[in-house]
Amino acid sequence: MTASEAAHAPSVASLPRPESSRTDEVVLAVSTVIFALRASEAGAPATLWLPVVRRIREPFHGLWALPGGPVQASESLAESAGRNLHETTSLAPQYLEQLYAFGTVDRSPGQRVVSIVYWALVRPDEAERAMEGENVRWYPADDLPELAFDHNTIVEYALWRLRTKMEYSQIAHAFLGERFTLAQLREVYEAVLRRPLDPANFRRQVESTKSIVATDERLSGGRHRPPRLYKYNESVGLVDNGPLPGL
Amino acid sequence: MTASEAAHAPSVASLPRPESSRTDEVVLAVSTVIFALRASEAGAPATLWLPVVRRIREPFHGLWALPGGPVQASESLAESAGRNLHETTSLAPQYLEQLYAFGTVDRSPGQRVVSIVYWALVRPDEAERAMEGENVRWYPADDLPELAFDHNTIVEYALWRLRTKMEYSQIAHAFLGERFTLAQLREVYEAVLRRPLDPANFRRQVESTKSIVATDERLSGGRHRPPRLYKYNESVGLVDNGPLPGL
DNA sequence: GCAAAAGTGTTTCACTTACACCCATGA
DNA sequence: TCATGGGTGTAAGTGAAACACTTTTGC
Repeated sequence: MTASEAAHAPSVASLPRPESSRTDEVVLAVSTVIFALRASEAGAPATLWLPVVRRIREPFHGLWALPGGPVQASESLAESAGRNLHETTSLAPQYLEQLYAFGTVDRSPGQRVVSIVYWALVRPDEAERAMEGENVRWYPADDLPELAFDHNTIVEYALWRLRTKMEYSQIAHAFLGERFTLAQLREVYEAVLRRPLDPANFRRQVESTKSIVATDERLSGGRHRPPRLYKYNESVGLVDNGPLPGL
Repeated sequence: MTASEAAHAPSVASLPRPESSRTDEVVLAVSTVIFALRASEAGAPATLWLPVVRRIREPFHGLWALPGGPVQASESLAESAGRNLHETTSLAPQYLEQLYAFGTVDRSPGQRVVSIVYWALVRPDEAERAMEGENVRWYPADDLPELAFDHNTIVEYALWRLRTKMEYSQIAHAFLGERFTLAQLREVYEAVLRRPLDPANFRRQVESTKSIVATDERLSGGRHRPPRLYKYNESVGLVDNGPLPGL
């Protein structure tokens, strides 16, 4: 499957459906909102970007849409989301969580589609590897073009969830690599929450969660005092998703 | 449709599906976890109860299950949940919200079923009207029998969500009628959170949210000083579900 | 009057916020 | 040595928790 074929939802012809003429047919699809942090040029604060894929058939032919596609009987919903986003963007997300099931009757012209949407966070080195081409393009999360279906609404909701979750969980780590400085971690928070944070208080807050562990190493090469490198404390989870084991 | 026929998920024969022999077939269903508060006898604290319906076919024939059924092409997911729970329990919930989409491959023997689960809160007077019979029965939420499919897990997750949401939203009001005393509201919190709350501090906390409005009336007939009756302040929503308009 | 819940006042404590200040390094 | 971000210290402010105390009713 090519990237653009995966542009999800009502890919009417994507499967042979002898019964597709029936009026009570409900199609089930999985889509994913993928977030990555991109450093703006010239020392400006980093911002959130996300990849969209071009639709190559009706409805909304030519428009950009979230990557996605039909669920296969042999894969779970999360597996479907993971497979699909890898096929379309060649990304392997650091974090993947179910967002919401969208199922109003009119969200896809001519066909009834229920989309179970996931959201994912990828690290910058992963995002580098993402292929960008004719059929895949990255946009700033809060400056998107018109997307197919209700995908603009979906991205808004995903952004709200990301920002909300940022305040009470440790998902920010999913944007970073193995080792990072506190300034880098703070930049992630500032980029997502869109407000400056006091470095001194930020340090104490994240240290109090025990979610990071100091290493012996320091990051040299900067213009000033070399900051200590930290790593994520594996023993504390990124989020508390309650009694559900995986996602 | 009768109550038991609605006992959701793999009701294999519930729709004529000429293609049901295909191996890539994925069935979409909607189920609902319905919570109501029941006063225990003898002044003991109230507890959470929920209705389950008996399955009348395989798999899990005879076991109790969450009310649910297939999604119709003409109704949204929330409408499907509302219709279904009304058909099976004759309840009209005060609050209805999507919980999660469950879609592991092995959750239903022999068939691939994806269940989008909602959770609902009903008021005590509503719960009275609920029919209880051969095929519908109420159980304490934390003392359930073995349920069909992964429904025990689903209830656990719904309970977690209810308790979590109780701490930062105003959903407790959905358990009460039009007018209520602060003691009644506090009893709801204590029942759901399973811990006693200081009446004085509780009063100040809920008053500070502006979610209630004092009325002139008082509740007489009690053994002691008659407490003031309050009503819910419509201008503040029960929860903040972000940019999504309805649910 | 007495018991008990309704309702008010007050102290304490933990935690956030703001910001002053010292430290260590590259240029 | 100086500019700058790394890192520590500390005082003010905010809000939750604990609990003493007053009020109002039924019996």
